[in-house]
Amino acid sequence: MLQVNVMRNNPQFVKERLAVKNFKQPELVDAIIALDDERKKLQAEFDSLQAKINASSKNIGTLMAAGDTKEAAQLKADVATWKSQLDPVKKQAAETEKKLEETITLLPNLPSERVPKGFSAEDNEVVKQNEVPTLSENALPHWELTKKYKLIDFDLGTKITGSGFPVYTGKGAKLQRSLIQYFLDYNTNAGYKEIIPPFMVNEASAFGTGQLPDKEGQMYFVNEDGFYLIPTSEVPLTNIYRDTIVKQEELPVKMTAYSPCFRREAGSYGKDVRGLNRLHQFEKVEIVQLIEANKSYEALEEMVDHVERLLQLLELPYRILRLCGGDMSFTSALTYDFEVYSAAQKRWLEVSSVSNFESYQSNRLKCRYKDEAGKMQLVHTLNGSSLALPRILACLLENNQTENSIILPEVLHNYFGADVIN
RNA sequence: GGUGAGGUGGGUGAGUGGCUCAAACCAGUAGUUUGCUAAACUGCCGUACGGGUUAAACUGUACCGAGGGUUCGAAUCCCUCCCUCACCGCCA
Repeated sequence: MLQVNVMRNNPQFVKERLAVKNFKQPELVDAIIALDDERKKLQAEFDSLQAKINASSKNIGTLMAAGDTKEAAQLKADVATWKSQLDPVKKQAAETEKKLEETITLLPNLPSERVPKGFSAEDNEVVKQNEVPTLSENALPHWELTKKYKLIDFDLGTKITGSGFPVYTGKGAKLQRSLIQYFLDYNTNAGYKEIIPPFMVNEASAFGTGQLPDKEGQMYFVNEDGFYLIPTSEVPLTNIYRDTIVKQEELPVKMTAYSPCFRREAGSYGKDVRGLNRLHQFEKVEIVQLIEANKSYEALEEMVDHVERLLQLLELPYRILRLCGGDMSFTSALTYDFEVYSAAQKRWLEVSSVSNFESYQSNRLKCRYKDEAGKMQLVHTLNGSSLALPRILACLLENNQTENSIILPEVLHNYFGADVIN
Protein backbone atom coordinates (compact mmCIF):
# COMPACT_ATOMS: atom_id res chain seq x y z
CA MET A 1 0.00 0.00 0.00
CA LEU A 2 0.98 3.59 -0.48
CA GLN A 3 2.63 5.62 2.24
CA VAL A 4 0.73 8.53 3.68
CA ASN A 5 3.82 10.71 3.54
CA VAL A 6 3.97 10.37 -0.22
CA MET A 7 0.42 11.70 -0.46
CA ARG A 8 1.08 14.41 2.10
CA ASN A 9 4.16 15.66 0.27
CA ASN A 10 2.49 15.92 -3.09
CA PRO A 11 -1.21 15.10 -3.22
CA GLN A 12 -1.58 16.51 -6.72
CA PHE A 13 1.13 14.25 -8.08
CA VAL A 14 -0.46 11.20 -6.48
CA LYS A 15 -3.84 12.04 -7.97
CA GLU A 16 -2.35 12.47 -11.42
CA ARG A 17 -0.62 9.13 -11.19
CA LEU A 18 -3.78 7.41 -9.97
CA ALA A 19 -5.61 8.88 -12.96
CA VAL A 20 -3.23 7.00 -15.27
CA LYS A 21 -4.55 3.82 -13.68
CA ASN A 22 -8.06 5.11 -14.30
CA PHE A 23 -8.66 5.32 -10.59
CA LYS A 24 -11.97 7.05 -10.10
CA GLN A 25 -11.79 8.41 -6.56
CA PRO A 26 -8.98 10.95 -6.29
CA GLU A 27 -10.80 12.50 -3.34
CA LEU A 28 -9.67 9.54 -1.25
CA VAL A 29 -6.20 11.06 -1.19
CA ASP A 30 -7.50 14.10 0.65
CA ALA A 31 -9.62 11.90 2.88
CA ILE A 32 -6.56 9.89 3.83
CA ILE A 33 -4.54 12.96 4.70
CA ALA A 34 -7.42 14.24 6.81
CA LEU A 35 -7.74 10.90 8.58
CA ASP A 36 -4.03 10.87 9.23
CA ASP A 37 -4.23 14.37 10.73
CA GLU A 38 -7.03 13.14 12.93
CA ARG A 39 -5.02 10.11 13.93
CA LYS A 40 -2.06 12.25 14.93
CA LYS A 41 -4.22 14.60 16.95
CA LEU A 42 -5.90 11.75 18.81
CA GLN A 43 -2.63 10.06 19.50
CA ALA A 44 -1.14 13.21 20.95
CA GLU A 45 -4.16 13.47 23.24
CA PHE A 46 -3.90 9.85 24.22
CA ASP A 47 -0.17 10.07 24.85
CA SER A 48 -0.36 13.06 27.17
CA LEU A 49 -3.19 11.57 29.22
CA GLN A 50 -1.42 8.25 29.46
CA ALA A 51 1.79 10.02 30.49
CA LYS A 52 -0.03 11.64 33.41
CA ILE A 53 -1.55 8.33 34.43
CA ASN A 54 1.78 6.55 34.26
CA ALA A 55 3.52 9.18 36.36
CA SER A 56 0.79 9.18 39.01
CA SER A 57 0.66 5.42 39.20
CA LYS A 58 4.33 5.42 39.92
CA ASN A 59 3.85 7.99 42.66
CA ILE A 60 1.06 5.95 44.19
CA GLY A 61 3.47 3.08 44.54
CA THR A 62 6.00 5.25 46.31
CA LEU A 63 3.38 6.81 48.58
CA MET A 64 1.94 3.44 49.53
CA ALA A 65 5.38 2.21 50.44
CA ALA A 66 5.85 5.26 52.64
CA GLY A 67 2.44 4.68 54.24
CA ASP A 68 0.89 7.89 52.96
CA THR A 69 -2.48 6.38 52.04
CA LYS A 70 -4.29 9.69 52.08
CA GLU A 71 -2.16 11.26 49.39
CA ALA A 72 -2.30 8.03 47.44
CA ALA A 73 -6.09 8.04 47.53
CA GLN A 74 -6.11 11.56 46.12
CA LEU A 75 -3.90 10.48 43.24
CA LYS A 76 -6.08 7.46 42.59
CA ALA A 77 -9.02 9.80 42.20
CA ASP A 78 -7.04 11.87 39.68
CA VAL A 79 -6.15 8.78 37.71
CA ALA A 80 -9.77 7.71 37.65
CA THR A 81 -10.72 11.07 36.13
CA TRP A 82 -8.03 10.86 33.46
CA LYS A 83 -8.95 7.31 32.67
CA SER A 84 -12.54 8.28 32.04
CA GLN A 85 -11.25 10.89 29.59
CA LEU A 86 -8.87 8.40 28.05
CA ASP A 87 -11.39 5.74 27.09
CA PRO A 88 -13.28 7.72 24.45
CA VAL A 89 -10.02 8.99 22.96
CA LYS A 90 -8.70 5.47 22.77
CA LYS A 91 -11.84 4.23 21.09
CA GLN A 92 -11.91 7.06 18.60
CA ALA A 93 -8.22 6.62 17.82
CA ALA A 94 -8.77 2.93 17.10
CA GLU A 95 -11.69 3.73 14.81
CA THR A 96 -9.75 6.41 12.97
CA GLU A 97 -6.81 4.12 12.48
CA LYS A 98 -9.02 1.37 11.13
CA LYS A 99 -10.76 3.73 8.76
CA LEU A 100 -7.42 5.08 7.62
CA GLU A 101 -6.09 1.60 7.00
CA GLU A 102 -9.18 0.58 5.06
CA THR A 103 -9.08 3.68 2.92
CA ILE A 104 -5.40 3.37 2.07
CA THR A 105 -5.97 -0.23 1.09
CA LEU A 106 -8.40 0.96 -1.58
CA LEU A 107 -5.66 2.79 -3.45
CA PRO A 108 -3.75 0.88 -6.10
CA ASN A 109 -0.04 1.36 -6.57
CA LEU A 110 1.07 4.44 -8.49
CA PRO A 111 2.16 3.66 -12.04
CA SER A 112 5.66 4.78 -12.90
CA GLU A 113 6.19 7.60 -15.38
CA ARG A 114 6.91 5.14 -18.15
CA VAL A 115 3.46 3.62 -18.00
CA PRO A 116 1.42 4.52 -21.09
CA LYS A 117 -2.09 5.87 -20.63
CA GLY A 118 -4.89 3.59 -21.67
CA PHE A 119 -7.87 1.56 -20.65
CA SER A 120 -7.43 -1.97 -21.96
CA ALA A 121 -5.10 -4.47 -23.59
CA GLU A 122 -5.58 -2.53 -26.85
CA ASP A 123 -3.62 0.36 -25.40
CA ASN A 124 -0.55 -1.57 -24.35
CA GLU A 125 2.67 -0.48 -25.92
CA VAL A 126 4.49 -3.02 -28.04
CA VAL A 127 8.13 -2.72 -27.09
CA LYS A 128 9.37 -5.46 -29.35
CA GLN A 129 7.77 -7.98 -31.65
CA ASN A 130 9.15 -10.94 -33.59
CA GLU A 131 7.94 -11.91 -36.99
CA VAL A 132 5.08 -14.36 -36.75
CA PRO A 133 5.33 -17.75 -38.40
CA THR A 134 2.67 -19.15 -40.69
CA LEU A 135 1.75 -22.79 -40.72
CA SER A 136 0.39 -24.98 -43.46
CA GLU A 137 -3.37 -25.13 -44.05
CA ASN A 138 -3.86 -28.39 -42.20
CA ALA A 139 -1.86 -27.46 -39.12
CA LEU A 140 -3.55 -28.44 -35.88
CA PRO A 141 -4.25 -26.40 -32.76
CA HIS A 142 -2.59 -27.69 -29.61
CA TRP A 143 -5.75 -29.30 -28.25
CA GLU A 144 -5.75 -31.56 -31.29
CA LEU A 145 -2.03 -32.21 -31.08
CA THR A 146 -2.19 -33.18 -27.40
CA LYS A 147 -4.84 -35.70 -28.37
CA LYS A 148 -2.97 -36.95 -31.41
CA TYR A 149 0.23 -37.64 -29.47
CA LYS A 150 -1.58 -38.56 -26.23
CA LEU A 151 0.09 -35.82 -24.22
CA ILE A 152 -2.84 -34.37 -22.31
CA ASP A 153 -6.26 -35.73 -21.44
CA PHE A 154 -8.63 -32.85 -20.80
CA ASP A 155 -11.73 -35.01 -20.42
CA LEU A 156 -10.08 -37.15 -17.81
CA GLY A 157 -9.25 -34.04 -15.81
CA THR A 158 -12.86 -32.97 -16.04
CA LYS A 159 -13.92 -36.35 -14.70
CA ILE A 160 -11.49 -36.32 -11.80
CA THR A 161 -11.91 -32.68 -10.83
CA GLY A 162 -13.58 -30.40 -13.34
CA SER A 163 -12.80 -28.38 -16.44
CA GLY A 164 -9.51 -26.54 -16.34
CA PHE A 165 -7.65 -29.33 -14.56
CA PRO A 166 -5.86 -31.20 -17.34
CA VAL A 167 -4.16 -34.56 -16.91
CA TYR A 168 -0.72 -34.76 -18.49
CA THR A 169 0.12 -38.25 -19.60
CA GLY A 170 3.21 -40.06 -20.83
CA LYS A 171 5.41 -37.81 -22.97
CA GLY A 172 3.17 -34.87 -22.15
CA ALA A 173 3.95 -35.29 -18.46
CA LYS A 174 7.62 -35.74 -19.20
CA LEU A 175 7.76 -32.69 -21.42
CA GLN A 176 6.11 -30.70 -18.68
CA ARG A 177 8.66 -31.93 -16.17
CA SER A 178 11.50 -31.20 -18.58
CA LEU A 179 10.35 -27.63 -18.99
CA ILE A 180 10.06 -27.10 -15.25
CA GLN A 181 13.52 -28.46 -14.67
CA TYR A 182 15.00 -26.48 -17.51
CA PHE A 183 13.44 -23.25 -16.27
CA LEU A 184 14.64 -23.81 -12.71
CA ASP A 185 18.17 -24.58 -13.88
CA TYR A 186 18.15 -21.51 -16.09
CA ASN A 187 17.03 -19.34 -13.17
CA THR A 188 19.41 -20.77 -10.59
CA ASN A 189 22.29 -20.32 -13.04
CA ALA A 190 21.41 -16.63 -13.05
CA GLY A 191 21.73 -16.47 -9.27
CA TYR A 192 18.18 -17.14 -8.15
CA LYS A 193 17.96 -19.35 -5.09
CA GLU A 194 15.66 -22.30 -5.54
CA ILE A 195 12.76 -22.59 -3.11
CA ILE A 196 9.88 -25.01 -2.71
CA PRO A 197 7.25 -23.01 -0.86
CA PRO A 198 3.89 -24.02 0.60
CA PHE A 199 1.12 -24.10 -1.98
CA MET A 200 -1.43 -22.73 0.44
CA VAL A 201 -1.09 -19.48 2.35
CA ASN A 202 -2.87 -17.81 5.22
CA GLU A 203 -4.78 -14.57 5.09
CA ALA A 204 -1.87 -12.40 6.23
CA SER A 205 0.26 -13.64 3.35
CA ALA A 206 -2.49 -13.11 0.80
CA PHE A 207 -2.87 -9.58 2.08
CA GLY A 208 0.87 -8.98 2.14
CA THR A 209 1.37 -9.32 -1.59
CA GLY A 210 -1.92 -7.61 -2.42
CA GLN A 211 -4.12 -10.53 -3.49
CA LEU A 212 -6.43 -9.54 -0.67
CA PRO A 213 -8.68 -7.72 -0.66
CA ASP A 214 -8.38 -7.03 -4.39
CA LYS A 215 -8.64 -10.57 -5.73
CA GLU A 216 -10.67 -12.25 -3.06
CA GLY A 217 -12.99 -14.18 -5.41
CA GLN A 218 -10.20 -15.30 -7.73
CA MET A 219 -8.49 -17.56 -5.21
CA TYR A 220 -9.60 -20.97 -4.04
CA PHE A 221 -10.27 -20.85 -0.34
CA VAL A 222 -10.13 -23.72 2.12
CA ASN A 223 -12.76 -22.61 4.55
CA GLU A 224 -12.05 -25.16 7.25
CA ASP A 225 -8.50 -23.94 7.81
CA GLY A 226 -8.69 -20.40 6.47
CA PHE A 227 -6.08 -21.06 3.76
CA TYR A 228 -5.92 -19.83 0.19
CA LEU A 229 -4.50 -21.96 -2.62
CA ILE A 230 -1.76 -19.88 -4.18
CA PRO A 231 -2.54 -18.20 -7.50
CA THR A 232 1.23 -17.86 -8.02
CA SER A 233 4.30 -18.69 -5.97
CA GLU A 234 4.96 -14.96 -5.80
CA VAL A 235 2.73 -15.04 -2.72
CA PRO A 236 4.63 -17.52 -0.53
CA LEU A 237 8.02 -16.44 -1.89
CA THR A 238 7.58 -12.76 -1.19
CA ASN A 239 6.00 -13.49 2.17
CA ILE A 240 9.14 -15.25 3.30
CA TYR A 241 10.26 -11.71 4.01
CA ARG A 242 7.11 -10.47 5.70
CA ASP A 243 7.88 -8.67 8.99
CA THR A 244 11.58 -8.83 8.35
CA ILE A 245 14.45 -6.42 8.48
CA VAL A 246 16.88 -7.57 5.83
CA LYS A 247 20.56 -6.77 6.08
CA GLN A 248 21.51 -4.47 3.26
CA GLU A 249 24.45 -6.66 2.27
CA GLU A 250 21.98 -9.51 1.67
CA LEU A 251 20.26 -7.49 -1.04
CA PRO A 252 19.30 -8.23 -3.68
CA VAL A 253 17.45 -11.33 -2.59
CA LYS A 254 16.77 -13.46 -5.65
CA MET A 255 14.49 -16.48 -5.45
CA THR A 256 12.92 -18.89 -7.88
CA ALA A 257 10.30 -21.56 -7.35
CA TYR A 258 8.20 -23.98 -9.25
CA SER A 259 4.61 -24.33 -8.12
CA PRO A 260 1.22 -25.24 -9.37
CA CYS A 261 -1.02 -22.17 -9.49
CA PHE A 262 -4.71 -22.20 -8.74
CA ARG A 263 -7.13 -19.67 -10.15
CA ARG A 264 -10.89 -19.72 -10.15
CA GLU A 265 -11.06 -17.58 -13.31
CA ALA A 266 -14.68 -16.81 -12.67
CA GLY A 267 -16.28 -15.27 -15.74
CA SER A 268 -13.88 -16.62 -18.38
CA TYR A 269 -15.37 -18.44 -21.33
CA GLY A 270 -15.13 -19.31 -25.00
CA LYS A 271 -11.92 -19.50 -26.97
CA ASP A 272 -10.05 -17.98 -24.03
CA VAL A 273 -10.42 -21.20 -22.06
CA ARG A 274 -10.00 -23.65 -24.93
CA GLY A 275 -7.26 -26.23 -24.43
CA LEU A 276 -4.33 -24.86 -22.47
CA ASN A 277 -5.23 -21.21 -22.94
CA ARG A 278 -6.66 -20.67 -19.48
CA LEU A 279 -6.76 -23.23 -16.67
CA HIS A 280 -7.79 -23.50 -13.06
CA GLN A 281 -4.58 -25.29 -12.22
CA PHE A 282 -1.40 -24.64 -14.11
CA GLU A 283 2.33 -24.95 -13.55
CA LYS A 284 4.64 -22.03 -13.31
CA VAL A 285 8.21 -21.19 -12.43
CA GLU A 286 8.52 -17.80 -10.83
CA ILE A 287 11.36 -15.40 -10.10
CA VAL A 288 11.26 -12.85 -7.28
CA GLN A 289 13.66 -10.10 -6.26
CA LEU A 290 13.92 -7.85 -3.24
CA ILE A 291 16.21 -4.89 -3.74
CA GLU A 292 17.05 -1.35 -2.67
CA ALA A 293 14.75 1.34 -4.01
CA ASN A 294 17.32 3.04 -6.22
CA LYS A 295 18.19 -0.19 -7.99
CA SER A 296 14.78 -1.67 -8.62
CA TYR A 297 14.30 -0.45 -12.17
CA GLU A 298 17.69 -1.75 -13.10
CA ALA A 299 16.60 -5.09 -11.64
CA LEU A 300 13.38 -4.94 -13.63
CA GLU A 301 15.31 -4.54 -16.87
CA GLU A 302 17.57 -7.39 -15.86
CA MET A 303 14.57 -9.63 -15.27
CA VAL A 304 13.05 -8.63 -18.59
CA ASP A 305 16.28 -9.53 -20.36
CA HIS A 306 16.41 -12.78 -18.43
CA VAL A 307 12.94 -13.84 -19.53
CA GLU A 308 13.51 -12.68 -23.08
CA ARG A 309 16.64 -14.78 -23.37
CA LEU A 310 14.73 -17.80 -22.13
CA LEU A 311 12.13 -17.37 -24.86
CA GLN A 312 14.88 -17.05 -27.42
CA LEU A 313 16.43 -20.27 -26.20
CA LEU A 314 13.07 -21.97 -26.60
CA GLU A 315 13.03 -20.60 -30.15
CA LEU A 316 9.52 -19.22 -29.80
CA PRO A 317 8.24 -16.06 -31.51
CA TYR A 318 7.45 -13.53 -28.82
CA ARG A 319 6.63 -9.94 -28.21
CA ILE A 320 7.13 -7.67 -25.24
CA LEU A 321 4.45 -5.27 -24.10
CA ARG A 322 4.60 -2.41 -21.69
CA LEU A 323 1.23 -2.47 -20.03
CA CYS A 324 -0.91 0.63 -20.00
CA GLY A 325 -2.42 2.04 -16.82
CA GLY A 326 -5.76 0.35 -17.37
CA ASP A 327 -4.37 -3.12 -17.97
CA MET A 328 -1.85 -3.26 -15.16
CA SER A 329 -2.43 -5.08 -11.93
CA PHE A 330 -3.58 -3.24 -8.82
CA THR A 331 -0.22 -3.58 -7.09
CA SER A 332 2.22 -2.95 -9.92
CA ALA A 333 4.15 0.23 -10.76
CA LEU A 334 5.44 -1.00 -14.11
CA THR A 335 4.73 -4.26 -15.90
CA TYR A 336 6.12 -5.90 -18.98
CA ASP A 337 4.13 -8.75 -20.43
CA PHE A 338 5.64 -11.42 -22.61
CA GLU A 339 3.46 -13.11 -25.18
CA VAL A 340 4.32 -15.99 -27.44
CA TYR A 341 2.64 -16.50 -30.78
CA SER A 342 0.32 -19.43 -31.05
CA ALA A 343 0.67 -20.11 -34.75
CA ALA A 344 -2.31 -22.43 -35.11
CA GLN A 345 -4.64 -20.17 -33.17
CA LYS A 346 -3.08 -17.10 -34.78
CA ARG A 347 -3.03 -15.22 -31.52
CA TRP A 348 -0.62 -14.01 -28.89
CA LEU A 349 -0.68 -15.72 -25.51
CA GLU A 350 0.71 -14.22 -22.32
CA VAL A 351 3.39 -16.40 -20.77
CA SER A 352 5.09 -13.99 -18.42
CA SER A 353 4.40 -10.80 -16.59
CA VAL A 354 7.37 -9.04 -15.06
CA SER A 355 6.59 -6.26 -12.60
CA ASN A 356 8.15 -3.81 -10.23
CA PHE A 357 5.93 -3.21 -7.22
CA GLU A 358 8.28 -0.64 -5.73
CA SER A 359 7.36 -0.39 -2.04
CA TYR A 360 3.67 -1.17 -2.45
CA GLN A 361 3.99 -4.76 -1.30
CA SER A 362 6.83 -4.20 1.14
CA ASN A 363 4.84 -1.55 2.97
CA ARG A 364 2.19 -4.14 3.63
CA LEU A 365 4.74 -6.84 4.29
CA LYS A 366 6.80 -4.60 6.56
CA CYS A 367 9.93 -5.73 4.78
CA ARG A 368 12.70 -3.22 5.34
CA TYR A 369 16.44 -2.70 5.43
CA LYS A 370 18.73 -0.17 7.08
CA ASP A 371 20.50 2.07 4.61
CA GLU A 372 24.04 3.44 4.92
CA ALA A 373 22.79 6.27 7.12
CA GLY A 374 21.12 3.80 9.45
CA LYS A 375 17.63 4.78 8.36
CA MET A 376 14.92 2.21 7.80
CA GLN A 377 13.86 1.88 4.18
CA LEU A 378 11.25 -0.27 2.52
CA VAL A 379 12.69 -2.73 0.03
CA HIS A 380 11.34 -2.83 -3.48
CA THR A 381 9.83 -6.10 -4.63
CA LEU A 382 9.73 -7.46 -8.15
CA ASN A 383 8.57 -10.66 -9.71
CA GLY A 384 8.00 -12.34 -12.99
CA SER A 385 7.15 -15.66 -14.54
CA SER A 386 10.05 -17.59 -15.89
CA LEU A 387 7.89 -19.11 -17.23
CA ALA A 388 4.23 -20.18 -17.16
CA LEU A 389 4.04 -23.66 -18.62
CA PRO A 390 0.76 -24.35 -20.41
CA ARG A 391 0.91 -21.69 -23.08
CA ILE A 392 4.56 -22.35 -23.70
CA LEU A 393 3.65 -25.95 -24.23
CA ALA A 394 0.78 -24.98 -26.52
CA CYS A 395 3.07 -22.88 -28.68
CA LEU A 396 5.85 -25.42 -28.75
CA LEU A 397 3.42 -28.00 -30.02
CA GLU A 398 1.68 -25.81 -32.55
CA ASN A 399 4.65 -23.96 -33.95
CA ASN A 400 6.95 -26.96 -34.19
CA GLN A 401 4.54 -29.48 -35.66
CA THR A 402 5.27 -31.44 -38.76
CA GLU A 403 3.11 -33.97 -40.54
CA ASN A 404 3.82 -36.66 -37.97
CA SER A 405 5.96 -35.20 -35.22
CA ILE A 406 6.75 -32.30 -32.95
CA ILE A 407 10.30 -31.06 -33.10
CA LEU A 408 11.66 -29.85 -29.77
CA PRO A 409 14.08 -26.96 -29.34
CA GLU A 410 17.64 -27.96 -28.72
CA VAL A 411 17.79 -26.79 -25.10
CA LEU A 412 15.18 -29.39 -24.15
CA HIS A 413 16.78 -32.40 -25.80
CA ASN A 414 18.79 -33.51 -22.81
CA TYR A 415 16.00 -32.84 -20.35
CA PHE A 416 13.40 -34.63 -22.41
CA GLY A 417 15.71 -37.40 -23.53
CA ALA A 418 14.72 -37.01 -27.18
CA ASP A 419 14.61 -34.27 -29.80
CA VAL A 420 11.20 -35.06 -31.16
CA ILE A 421 7.74 -36.26 -30.13
CA ASN A 422 6.04 -38.68 -32.46
C1' G B 1 -7.59 -36.06 17.11
C1' G B 2 -5.84 -36.94 22.71
C1' U B 3 -2.51 -35.49 26.80
C1' G B 4 1.22 -32.38 28.72
C1' A B 5 4.66 -28.16 28.47
C1' G B 6 5.55 -23.60 26.48
C1' G B 7 5.37 -18.73 23.52
C1' U B 8 10.16 -12.59 26.38
C1' G B 9 14.64 -8.10 22.22
C1' G B 10 19.10 -10.96 16.08
C1' G B 11 20.17 -15.76 19.29
C1' U B 12 20.33 -18.25 24.29
C1' G B 13 17.67 -17.07 28.48
C1' A B 14 16.25 -14.55 33.64
C1' G B 15 12.07 -12.28 35.33
C1' U B 16 4.78 -14.41 39.59
C1' G B 17 2.03 -7.03 40.62
C1' G B 18 5.52 -1.04 41.32
C1' C B 19 13.52 -0.50 42.16
C1' U B 20 12.11 -3.88 34.49
C1' C B 21 11.83 3.03 30.46
C1' A B 22 13.26 -6.19 30.35
C1' A B 23 18.86 -8.72 33.84
C1' A B 24 22.80 -11.58 32.00
C1' C B 25 25.41 -13.97 28.20
C1' C B 26 26.31 -14.61 22.84
C1' A B 27 26.29 -12.28 18.21
C1' G B 28 26.85 -7.22 16.04
C1' U B 29 29.24 -2.37 16.21
C1' A B 30 32.70 1.75 17.70
C1' G B 31 36.97 2.54 20.41
C1' U B 32 41.29 1.58 23.89
C1' U B 33 45.39 -1.47 24.78
C1' U B 34 48.88 -5.30 23.74
C1' G B 35 54.79 -6.31 18.50
C1' C B 36 49.43 -8.62 15.72
C1' U B 37 46.04 -15.18 11.30
C1' A B 38 43.94 -13.18 17.98
C1' A B 39 42.78 -11.76 23.06
C1' A B 40 41.37 -8.38 26.99
C1' C B 41 38.79 -4.06 28.45
C1' U B 42 35.18 0.08 27.65
C1' G B 43 30.96 2.30 25.24
C1' C B 44 26.96 1.56 21.95
C1' C B 45 23.53 -1.87 20.23
C1' G B 46 14.99 -3.12 19.26
C1' U B 47 10.56 -1.53 16.45
C1' A B 48 6.33 1.63 15.48
C1' C B 49 3.70 6.20 15.89
C1' G B 50 4.08 11.34 17.71
C1' G B 51 6.78 16.04 19.53
C1' G B 52 11.46 18.43 18.55
C1' U B 53 15.89 19.65 15.19
C1' U B 54 18.64 21.90 8.82
C1' A B 55 20.17 17.04 10.64
C1' A B 56 21.13 15.28 15.37
C1' A B 57 20.73 15.60 20.54
C1' C B 58 16.57 15.31 23.39
C1' U B 59 11.55 13.77 24.45
C1' G B 60 6.08 11.29 24.90
C1' U B 61 3.38 6.78 24.03
C1' A B 62 2.84 1.76 22.66
C1' C B 63 4.89 -3.15 21.98
C1' C B 64 7.34 -9.43 26.29
C1' G B 65 2.25 -14.73 20.51
C1' A B 66 -3.02 -12.01 19.42
C1' G B 67 -7.36 -9.92 21.61
C1' G B 68 -10.17 -8.81 25.95
C1' G B 69 -10.46 -8.30 31.51
C1' U B 70 -8.91 -7.32 36.87
C1' U B 71 -5.85 -3.20 39.21
C1' C B 72 -3.97 3.36 40.90
C1' G B 73 -0.18 0.17 38.37
C1' A B 74 0.40 -6.15 34.34
C1' A B 75 5.79 -9.52 30.78
C1' U B 76 3.94 -11.04 35.70
C1' C B 77 -3.05 -12.43 37.75
C1' C B 78 -7.88 -14.02 34.93
C1' C B 79 -10.61 -15.28 30.17
C1' U B 80 -10.76 -16.37 24.82
C1' C B 81 -8.09 -17.44 20.51
C1' C B 82 -3.61 -18.59 17.63
C1' C B 83 0.93 -20.99 17.32
C1' U B 84 5.22 -24.09 18.80
C1' C B 85 7.37 -28.36 21.14
C1' A B 86 7.05 -33.42 23.40
C1' C B 87 4.56 -38.05 23.79
C1' C B 88 0.31 -41.08 22.11
C1' G B 89 -3.17 -42.17 18.01
C1' C B 90 -3.77 -41.83 12.64
C1' C B 91 -1.26 -41.28 8.03
C1' A B 92 2.25 -40.09 2.81
